Amino acid sequence: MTGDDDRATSCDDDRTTIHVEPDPRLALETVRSGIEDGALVVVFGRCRVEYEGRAASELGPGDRLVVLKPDGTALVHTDEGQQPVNWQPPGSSHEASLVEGELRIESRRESPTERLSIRFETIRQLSTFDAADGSELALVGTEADLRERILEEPGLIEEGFRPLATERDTAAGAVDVYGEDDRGRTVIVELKRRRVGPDAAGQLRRYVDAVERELHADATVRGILVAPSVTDRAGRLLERHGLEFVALEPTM
Amino acid sequence: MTGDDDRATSCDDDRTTIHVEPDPRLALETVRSGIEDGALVVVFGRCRVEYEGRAASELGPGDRLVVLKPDGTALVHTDEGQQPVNWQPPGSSHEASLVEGELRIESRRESPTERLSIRFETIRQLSTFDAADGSELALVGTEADLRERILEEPGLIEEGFRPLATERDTAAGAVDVYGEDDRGRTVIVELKRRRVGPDAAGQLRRYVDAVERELHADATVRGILVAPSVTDRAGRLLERHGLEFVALEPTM
DNA sequence: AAGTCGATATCGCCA
DNA sequence: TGGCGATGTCGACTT
Repeated sequence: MTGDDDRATSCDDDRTTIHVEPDPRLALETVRSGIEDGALVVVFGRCRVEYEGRAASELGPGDRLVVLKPDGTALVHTDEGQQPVNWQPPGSSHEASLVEGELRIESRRESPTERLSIRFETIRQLSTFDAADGSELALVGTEADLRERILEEPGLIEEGFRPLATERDTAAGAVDVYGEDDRGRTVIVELKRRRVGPDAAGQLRRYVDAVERELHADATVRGILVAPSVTDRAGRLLERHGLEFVALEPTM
Repeated sequence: MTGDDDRATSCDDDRTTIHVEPDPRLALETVRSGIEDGALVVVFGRCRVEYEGRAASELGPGDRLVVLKPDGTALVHTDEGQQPVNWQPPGSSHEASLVEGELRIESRRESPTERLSIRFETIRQLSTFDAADGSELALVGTEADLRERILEEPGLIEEGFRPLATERDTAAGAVDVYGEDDRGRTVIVELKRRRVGPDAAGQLRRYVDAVERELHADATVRGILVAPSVTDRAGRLLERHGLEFVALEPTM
């Protein structure tokens, strides 16, 4: 059973189950057991998919990879694209059944009510895995890293800038970095880890407006957008509203 | 070879290859062939992952499902979450190699330069699939559907509303629906398929500002946000800037 | 290639 | 649970 041309159809041990072209009855049993046991269930085959919930969709027949996770996630992947063509978020409940002799996998959740239904014409392969992942992702180069960089070296914003608070609350939301310049004027800093468009300029504008209303009307509030770069349109928006830009990247 | 307790280790036909706990050399050969042939490659095993590009990340050992797509997509899925813990977008180039006797899969792309490296301590299963998907997703309930609904029945916005253009260009971007009310005043409509926050109010505000500057200064420009509902803060933002809200949902 | 914005966005944090 | 904003957002469309 080790040759390249073998026609293996089944394998089952403590941690892994595999079936090649299983009949629907065996597939049903295996998927049900996998869901029950908290396994990662992976099915590849020709299927149709329906979704109804926040929106509604229909997907005709095609070969797809379906993944059911023990946390209630369901993914339907085609041979293209990073995003699944259909999915169900974590917290959903998966259920398998036979409909007209075909395997159907349904995943539901409430609030909002959503239903995903996958029906297999053919099953080329079905696997279940007992998966254990003890490691956490360590990511650098985020907006939080940019903030730390500025707090450690406030002069990167400008000579004499003094940070007073992070996530300072305003009527418009929490300001990334709140401080004052060398002349005692209030400074609102909005951080972006990458090149920004008009939305970020609008966000900074809302914060500055809110703080200006909050302080006495004659106070000068400066708004500084800190990002690697800005688009033309965002730059004009900043200029129009008296906001400033400082080019800076997150450390990595 | 059909019993549940069989110990199959290999299967290979025209459209599918499967190996259970393959040795690294066989795994290398299979992954390389799969990439070369434009197959969907699926690996489950204990691995470590490194990423460097727009940001940088490290992920320690754990059981994960790795998917390589023929369009250059790479996905690393843990047993939790809808999103992959690491990934590479479509257009990347996958490459397999042996490093210190272990299978390593690397995926790279340029512009921006990004590199994803996956190294397997153990491989529990390795499959390649010849996948064909002829169907397109048909989705309803999007913002485009909401726009169609309004164009067919403009009175949903208000009595006497007349749409004149969609995606009308302004200095601030394209307005969803541009029209006028029963008194001939310009109306800017911004559509959202779901409950909106401050960002959408800011977006509408930018469009109205731009059109007011574009038209003669004394022209009255109304801004209407159309969505199922608004948050408190967004509602206050609309009110403060003289913008209006109409509750409406996309059809499904 | 870059800009802009939608998305069944998802995710994490915090009230 | 809802609000809010970040994301290695992705993806589609336009310039």
